Amino acid sequence: MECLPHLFYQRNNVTTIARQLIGKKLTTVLDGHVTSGLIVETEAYSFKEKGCHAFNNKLTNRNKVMFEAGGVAYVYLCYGIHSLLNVVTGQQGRAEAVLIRAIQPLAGQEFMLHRMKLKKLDRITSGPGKLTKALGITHSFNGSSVMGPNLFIDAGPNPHRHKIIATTRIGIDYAGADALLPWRFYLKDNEWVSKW
DNA sequence: TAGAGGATTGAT
DNA sequence: TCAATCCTCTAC
Repeated sequence: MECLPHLFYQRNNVTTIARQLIGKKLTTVLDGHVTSGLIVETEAYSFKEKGCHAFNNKLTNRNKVMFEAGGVAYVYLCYGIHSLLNVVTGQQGRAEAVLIRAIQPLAGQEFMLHRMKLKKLDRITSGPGKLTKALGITHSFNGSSVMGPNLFIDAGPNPHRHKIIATTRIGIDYAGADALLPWRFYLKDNEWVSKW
C-alpha cells in the first residue's frame, strides 16, 4: 500500500484534510514490529483559532514543527503524561495540523497489548493518548515524516463510503467561541471513537 | 526563575 | 470527581 503523497498534506485546508484522513490507515514500524490502525477520529487545528497552540501565528519552541510544510508529525506531551500525535498540514509557514484522536486496530494487536501492558483489546486505541502508546509513538517522532520509514499513512481498506460526523472538539473550553467550531470528525457508529 | 495550567486517562 | 505528572509558557 502506498503512502499518501506530500500533496495530500500540503493543501491549505486543514478541515478538509482532517475529514479525508478518516478511514485512512496509520502504521508504525519500530524494531521490526508493525502496528497499524484505521483512523476513525480526528480534529483540525489552525493558527486562525484559539484552540490551536499556534494561535495568531505565535511561534514557540514547542509548536515550531507546526510551521513546517505539511507531511510531518507534531508530537507533544499533554498533562505531563500523554504523547499526542498530530499531522502537520498546509504549506510552510502556515501553522495547521490534524490531531489523530482514535484508531481501530488493524495489525499488530498482540504487540499493542504488550505495549499497553493489557490483555484485552477492548478500546485500547480509543483516545489520543492511548493510540500513541499502542503504536509506540513518543516525542522522538516530533518533526519526523508521516511518509515513512517509521511512521506512515496510506489509503487503507475500503476507501469509499464512510459516514463521517462533524462536531465540536474536545477539551478546549478555554478557546471560547472557537471551541464551538465543528472541527472534530469521526466515523459514524464506530465503536473505537473516543467519545460520542 | 517561579508558578500556573494543559488538545488525557483511569480510578474512586 | 479527582489525581497523576512534567513540560511549556508567562510574568516578574
